[in-house]
Formats: sequence, structure tokens, C-alpha cells
Amino acid sequence: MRAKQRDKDSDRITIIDIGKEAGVSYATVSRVINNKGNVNTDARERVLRAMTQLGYVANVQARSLAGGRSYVVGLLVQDLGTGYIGEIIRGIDDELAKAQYNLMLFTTHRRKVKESLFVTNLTKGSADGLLLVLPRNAEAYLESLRRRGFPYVLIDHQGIDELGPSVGASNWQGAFDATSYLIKLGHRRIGFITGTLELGCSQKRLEGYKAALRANDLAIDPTLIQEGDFYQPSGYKGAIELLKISQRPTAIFASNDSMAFGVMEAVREQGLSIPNDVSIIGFDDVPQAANVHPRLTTVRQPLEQMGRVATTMLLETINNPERPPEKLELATELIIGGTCQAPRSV
Amino acid sequence: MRAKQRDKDSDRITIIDIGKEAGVSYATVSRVINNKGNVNTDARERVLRAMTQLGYVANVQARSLAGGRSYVVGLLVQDLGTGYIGEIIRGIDDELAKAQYNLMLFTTHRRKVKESLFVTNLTKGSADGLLLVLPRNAEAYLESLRRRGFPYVLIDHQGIDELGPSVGASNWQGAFDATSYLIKLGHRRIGFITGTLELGCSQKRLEGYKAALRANDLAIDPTLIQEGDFYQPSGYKGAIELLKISQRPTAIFASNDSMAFGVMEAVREQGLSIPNDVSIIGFDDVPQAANVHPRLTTVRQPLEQMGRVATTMLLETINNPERPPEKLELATELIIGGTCQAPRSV
DNA sequence: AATTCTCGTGCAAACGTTTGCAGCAAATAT
DNA sequence: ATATTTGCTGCAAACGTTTGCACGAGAATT
Repeated sequence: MRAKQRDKDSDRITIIDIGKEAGVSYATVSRVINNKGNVNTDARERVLRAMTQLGYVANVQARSLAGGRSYVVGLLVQDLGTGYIGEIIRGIDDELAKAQYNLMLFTTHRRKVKESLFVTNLTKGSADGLLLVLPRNAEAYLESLRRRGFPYVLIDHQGIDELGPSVGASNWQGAFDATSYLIKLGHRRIGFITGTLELGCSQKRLEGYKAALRANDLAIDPTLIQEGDFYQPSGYKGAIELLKISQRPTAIFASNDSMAFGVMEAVREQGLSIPNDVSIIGFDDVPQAANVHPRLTTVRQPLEQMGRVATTMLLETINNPERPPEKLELATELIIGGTCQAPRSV
Repeated sequence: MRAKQRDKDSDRITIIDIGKEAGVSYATVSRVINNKGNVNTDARERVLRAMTQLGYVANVQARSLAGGRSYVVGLLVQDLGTGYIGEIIRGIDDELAKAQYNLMLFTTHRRKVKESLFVTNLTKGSADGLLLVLPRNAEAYLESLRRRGFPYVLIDHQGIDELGPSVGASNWQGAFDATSYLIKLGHRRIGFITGTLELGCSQKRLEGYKAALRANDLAIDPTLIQEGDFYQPSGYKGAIELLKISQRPTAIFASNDSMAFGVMEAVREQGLSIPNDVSIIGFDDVPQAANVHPRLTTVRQPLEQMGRVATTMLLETINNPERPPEKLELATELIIGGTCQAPRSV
């Protein structure tokens, strides 16, 4: 007996229908669809024709229940507010579409409990793999994923020694380059606003900044370093503090673009001009960075590319579970906009 | 024979295991889970205990295959770049989590073909319902959804006469209020930057603006109306044009916040001060509107609330398909920030 | 000419649920 | 005391796939 009365005209076509139409068994249809086993060229063609003719759409539930794929990957992010995630998702999305995969989105809103909960649910059947952007509670479940051989890829998660596959960007080098650029322009007092320091990428950026100063025999002045949290208000606040200093910095390097926008606000509000009075540099190159005036000078993280590469890696792992985990660090690039110039006083 | 060798320690617990543990048949377990039919209180308790003890997680595929729910709703959006969508998703997400539902995300990147494709795929089994944010190609599939009785809710889609359920905001009233506010402050020449005019909400906002002018016996000057597309650069460009006018407007009303940010940029770049020289007002009240300085005066759309309400409506329709479609228009609210004041010359 | 191999195909089991139906015991009505 | 209802439970079918196994026919080997 049917468990549920199917809507009259939800014209569900199954492989059985296709089989009948093509004059083969449904098993053969399945073989054609999955390119498994040998199928007579003639029969294969009849099947394919029947499929397009009847408008066959596979039932994902049945498929994955029977041991096939669910053709879903889960994506775990903190929130969607900033352009940062949007760019990454663009890459993921695009790459998934190519492989006919679907995306299940989970936003944790930075609540750690949610994170673990999602992961267990997802990995028990709903998804074929998992993408984790900047996870905060990774230790809680990564071990279990690894043990069970469940495919996953970390995005932008430098930090805790990690055995699994991951994709990131050259945070240290990017910060080093940006700082070096400011020094080369003639800046000597360069303010720095950090990101959330519990994240690996924030640490790396701070280290890159310091390393560049040292490489140029400049002192590291702690009063020039403000702690931020990657959100715009903390950039604003940090800049206000930095501009209060008697011998105020001639340049400010914010650990991401959102905070750099906050810095721009603060500088202008103080009646100072960008870049005449203060040079500003950001990190990420989110789309909005190209929309402000003057265009923000920033360290481009290939965000879309990161999403893309991570997805490719994940899909490859799904297709070949034996694939050894790979750790990729994509290169950042200094994008010269209009927010930096040589300091006046030089 | 097993179709697929299950990973050794992917300790999958089924209702059969629960049944054994609790000393009842698996059918009874199912009844407990779904709260269907009568189950002895004692047995029910044993089952529940066994479930928590063994850590049961339902297999969604099997469940929906057997005619139950998939506990997934699909969400169709254009892109994730702006805070606008992020806010809506926050509401959706939250409401879904409460009902133990999952979110499948589809970004169309404004390509209409993708839109229809997603919809057919989703509705053939993967999802229990569909949320559509600002769809562009709705005519192509809405009719079919309605006919098949597939639950869906439109978000922020005013426009084409629509029989189905939808949630929007009072675009006309919001624009009317904002314009009236500027007029009350003493502004007589008020620039307006439209959104994408093919969208219903853009039309309504434009009409609201015009209506407010008329209500105050002010002429509608077409040179004061610039066409935009909801993205920041178009706000910048529109403002540049408006500021060129010999008798330039003393206030500019942008049809959304992104464009208002562009306007702020343009105004400052021209060496003008906000709000001394030019008052600015936006629409949406995205989080960033509170982060710029001075805080943007804007018309708040209850975005999160819209997502929340739409989700509630969708879930109700899923639970009770007979539920008559409802059309909701949530009230907007004028948020007074620091970007408006009385014009100097008055 | 008899044997083995390969290729193509169909049968049927399995995946983990939901739910109609039947059965049985206890409670109620006659 | 018998008949009927009611409450609870189990059985088994169905959902739409994937895939191991078996079988038959022709090709290749001996």
C-alpha cells in the first residue's frame, strides 16, 4: 500500500518508466545513469532518449538511501553579513553547480553548540561532504569525521595543527607585503588593527606586520597596535584611538576591509583627508572595497578562488576517499587603490 | 545484499535497534517519533529512553522516501553580497532551526534559467517547501507550483498580481514617510535614486516619493530622479549627477542603503558635508547603516522579521496544505540617524 | 567440437522509513 | 454471558534507487 497519496499530477517518472519506454530493465537504466557496468550502445541510446523524452529527474532520497550519493554538501559558516562569506560562497556555489551538487547552508551565528549539532546531523546521511569556513569549535568533531572517513575541507582555518585538508591564503605574506609597501612609501609610524586574535589568520597578519617592521629596522610600538574583531565598528574605534596619539600614525593597516571602512569613516570624521593625511590599507578585497572612493588599497584574498578550490578538493575526496589530504595556501596580492600615498612630512 | 559497505564505525542506529532496545516493534518506534496513533505511555517512555541512550538520528532520506517529510526547505536568492539578504536569512534560519528544519540554498546570480531549473529539481522530492526572495522569473514556475499544491512563500515580491502567499514591506508608505520627513525639515529640492525598476518594490518606493511631493504641493522634477540598480556604484553615480545640477538638491533619498553609501561617498568627495550641505536618507536599514558615521537615516525594513514571518507561513502551509494563502505587508519605520538636517538656506 | 571467457542483461535484495490493515486483549455495552 | 467497541501493537508493503549474482549468448580458446 502506498504510504502517501501522491499528488495526482506530480508526474513522477521513475527508472521503471524509463525502462519500459526503452525496452530494458530498470537495472540497466540505473547502469546507464551511473555509467557503471557494460551497457550495449544501442540500449544506452534508447535509455537516454527515453530519459529526455519523459523528463526524468532522479529521486535523490532513494538514490542516497540505496547507497549512492546524496549530491549535497554541507556548508558551515558563522554569518552572512559581510561580503567576505558571500565571495567564498560564490566560488563554492559555482563549482558545485558544475558537478550537479546542491548546497545545504548552516549558519552558526558563532554559537559553538550549534556547530557540533549540525555536523553530526549532516554527516549522518544528509550530505556527502562538508565545507567548514572559519570553524570555531572544530576540535569537537574533526577527530570523529576523520575517523569515520567523512570528507571535509577547512576554509581559511590556519591554526591548530591540522591533519585534514584545508585551503587558506598567505596571511603572513600579505600583511608583510602591505606593511612593506607603506614603509617604501615613506611611512614610519604605521598603525595596525588586528582581527579576532583567537583565529589563526589574525595572528598571521599581525606577525606579518611586525616582521615587515623588523625587516626595515623600525621599532614595534605597542601603542600603534589596536585590537579589533573584524567588524566595522571596531575599525572605527581603533582608528579613533590611533588618531588620538600625539605623534599620530601616518598610515593605518586594518586586518580586514570591513574594519578599513570603519577607519575611513573615522579619519574623515576627524576632518582629515584620505590619503593626504592618513594612508589606509585593508585586507580581503571584498567587492565593496572597489566601490568606495577612493578605491581601497588592500591585500586581495582570492576568496572566490578559495571557495572554488576547496570545493574541488572536497569533490575529489568524495570521489576518491583514498586521496591524501592536501593543504593549500593561495597567494594574496596587493591591490593598489587610492587610499595610500607618501606621508606629507617626508 | 548490502548495496554499499557501511563504514565500520559509522554507528548508524535505526528504529529497529531502538525497537529491540525498548522491546517493541519498529513500527511503534515510528509512531512515537511522529506522534501518530496511540502508544502506551509506558512503551513510549521506553522508546524515548532508548532513543536518547543510543543516540538515534533519523535518516532523512528514508523518511522522505517513505512519504514523510524531508525537513528541508529550499531558499532561492540572487546573491549574498549585500547585507540585505543576510538579514533575511538570519530570520529564516532561526525560525527553521526551531522547527528542526534545514536550509538548502540556491543562488541564481540573477540568471533566470538557473531559477527554473532549481525549482523543478527541488520540488521533485528534495524539499518540503520553497522560499523565494525577489524572484525574477517567477511566472515560469509559480503556476506549476500552485497547481501541484507545492508550498511556497514569496519574499519582498510585490508586483505581478499574485495568488500565492507572500511577505513584503510597506514600500510605498516607507518612501512616503521618508520624503515627508525631508520636506518637514524644510527641503524643497529632493533628489531620488531608484532601484531596479523591473522590481515591484522599486516602483512602490518611487511612487511613495512622488506622492509625498504632491501631497506638499511640490513639483515633481524629473531631473531630480536618477535611475539606480540597488548597488553602491549606481548610488555614487546618481549622486554625482544630482550634485552637478545648477540648483542642486539639498537632500538625496536613495532607494536602498547600499546606494545611500554610494551617495555619502560622492557627497564627501565633492568636499561637501553630511548633513550640513546635503541630507541623505536610505532604505532597508542594513546593519552597516548603523556603522557609518554619522549613522544613516533610513527606512527600516524589518528584514529579519520578514524572513521569520515568511518561514512561519511556509511551515504552517506545509503542516496544513489547505491553509489559504496569505499576503502580508509588514510596516516600515523611519530610523532617524545623523545624515539629515534642515537645509542651510532656509 | 567442446570448453572457457566475456559481455550484456535481468532478478531481487537492501537502504530506513511511514502507514494501512489485521489481530488481540481489555473494556464497555447489550 | 455474549457481542461490540476501543486501545495498542505488529506485520508487511511501499517509496525509488544501487548493485551483487546468475544466466544466456556469442566469441575466443583449446
